[in-house]
Amino acid sequence: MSDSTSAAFQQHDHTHCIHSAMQQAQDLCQQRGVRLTAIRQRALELVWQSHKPLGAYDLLAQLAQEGFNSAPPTVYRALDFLQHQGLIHKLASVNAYTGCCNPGQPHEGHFFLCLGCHEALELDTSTLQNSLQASAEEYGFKIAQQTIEVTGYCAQCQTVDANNP
Amino acid sequence: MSDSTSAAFQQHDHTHCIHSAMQQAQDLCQQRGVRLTAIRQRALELVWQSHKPLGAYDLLAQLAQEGFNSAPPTVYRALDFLQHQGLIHKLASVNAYTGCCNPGQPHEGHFFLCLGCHEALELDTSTLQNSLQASAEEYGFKIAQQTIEVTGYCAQCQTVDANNP
DNA sequence: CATGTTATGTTATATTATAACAATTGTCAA
DNA sequence: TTGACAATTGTTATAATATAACATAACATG
Repeated sequence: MSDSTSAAFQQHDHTHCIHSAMQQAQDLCQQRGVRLTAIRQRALELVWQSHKPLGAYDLLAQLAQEGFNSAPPTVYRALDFLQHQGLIHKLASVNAYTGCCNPGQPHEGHFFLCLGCHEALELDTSTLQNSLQASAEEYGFKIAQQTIEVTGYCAQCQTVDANNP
Repeated sequence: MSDSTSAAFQQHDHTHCIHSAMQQAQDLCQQRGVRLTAIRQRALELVWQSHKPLGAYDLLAQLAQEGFNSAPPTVYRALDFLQHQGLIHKLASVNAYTGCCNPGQPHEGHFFLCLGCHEALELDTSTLQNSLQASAEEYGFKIAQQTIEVTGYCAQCQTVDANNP
């Protein structure tokens, strides 16, 4: 797993996350023969600004500030493209988007979402995957897509909350 | 687990699901000293019409047909109440609501959602719960709420799809 | 029955997302 | 290099989901 995955809830050099994500995105798009156009690239960078999931209209506002065309369809198209390429995940429970930490190998996003700092931690939990798969087989269910979003409080925010009750 | 839980993807007497759900709802509300008013009761019945999650505005339309006041706030208030009482779950990935199969004991909803018949199967998977809990502890994360919605195809729809490709 | 609380009614609006069609840009073979 | 097709972006409008804010009504209880 990439460094950025385990970093979300911790102090870390986030410029490294961004740089690494953009580099991977460029490589993957080139390999696949798809175009990481200016607006798609900038959208991805903005989603990667932090580990806090970004809403479509927040993204729109930021793109607008930078002079990009930013009507809703523009933004949703960029987000769709990035999702299809596995570069970002949509978090349905909060209607927001977050950078994928491991776009190289296709996978489903499993997340812890902190209610304090609003950061998203992408898990890489084969045990969770296995549990789900076992349940699916029990029911003869064929899994297509997974939405696994668990809210709560990260270690840091539990401490903060204890101090500011 | 109640009968209705395992029944979702199977032929079953659905009137039994509905009747059982309404009875439990009445009992629980009485125990808790909260009021299952006419509109809340009818909203719950309508959500329980089938195992297909129901959208807020679909519910609104049905309530309107029956002469209930049905401006959006009315419907969302009823849904909020039912959620707080654990009588229904919201499925964030499809913006719809489904009856809870086991409202007696508070729990998080874990669902398989069939892309063919659109039914929702509520799981009762302690193994999944345990996997999540283990991950959470690893990161020092304190779980508050879970959104676990896995789409795919139920056994029946896999067969149907094979016949109608 | 007066009073506070809970629930509902009502109007307006916020937030999230897509449809439909036009214009532009990129690609690649002839 | 140009013409034609495909992919991308622009533009306008609107759909779908959800909440804010305040008024009225129903209920519970001293």
